[in-house]
Amino acid sequence: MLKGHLEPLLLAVLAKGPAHGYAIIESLKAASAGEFDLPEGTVYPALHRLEKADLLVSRWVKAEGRPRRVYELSDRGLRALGESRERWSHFSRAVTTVLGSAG
Amino acid sequence: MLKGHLEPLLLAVLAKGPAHGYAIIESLKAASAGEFDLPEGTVYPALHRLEKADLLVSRWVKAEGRPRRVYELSDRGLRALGESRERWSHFSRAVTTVLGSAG
DNA sequence: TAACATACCGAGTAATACTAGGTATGAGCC
DNA sequence: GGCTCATACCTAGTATTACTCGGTATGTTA
Repeated sequence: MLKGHLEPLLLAVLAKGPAHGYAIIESLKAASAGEFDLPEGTVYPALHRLEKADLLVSRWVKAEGRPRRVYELSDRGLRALGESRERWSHFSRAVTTVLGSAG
Repeated sequence: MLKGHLEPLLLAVLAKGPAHGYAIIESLKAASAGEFDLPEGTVYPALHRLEKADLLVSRWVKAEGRPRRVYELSDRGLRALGESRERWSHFSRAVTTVLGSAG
């Protein structure tokens, strides 16, 4: 469960360049060493949400047979990614501190 | 939003010793340098869930006027905390890697 | 021709943090 | 005496959101 962290991850993948949904899934899986192998039913609705929020823009591309919907970061999306990185940094540091390990 | 991470944090606080709900809130706030200042409506139901799952046990204590419900880690709770630390370690490493920062 | 990887989508479900409200005691102040 | 505040507990309802499940379609390969 990635509750609350899925969308930043998608933005981060798209920061490396435009991609379509299926490729994003593969890319995220590779970038996380297999940790995040997300079902399509998770990713596609999330992309739609992000586009509705103007963090992504999409266009249909007809290449090699099947039509693909290619997503790209908007300016707002890039800014949102920066803020997400900030928030993640604070959040993860805090969780790590509280969880500790020496008990 | 702590979605999915609240319960490990509560277990971690209680790993330092038994405490009642209100004190747990204060303790978590202090341990996280103010990052996690949770409303009671978040913490009390979570404690109830954890007790129902046998990760905590509670007893009522009548001290200094108002009755308090003091929670303590069970053996299962201690084990669950260990597993949560493992999972957090993997998860946070993966998120950090994907988010990167060099874009 | 069957299976599989690729590629998209939506409806419904489940988990869960949070909002908003309620109850009650004791201390300090005017 | 009455007011506010911190302490201390609780529940019902809401909103978010990741996920499950099912559906559609194409090109390749066995």
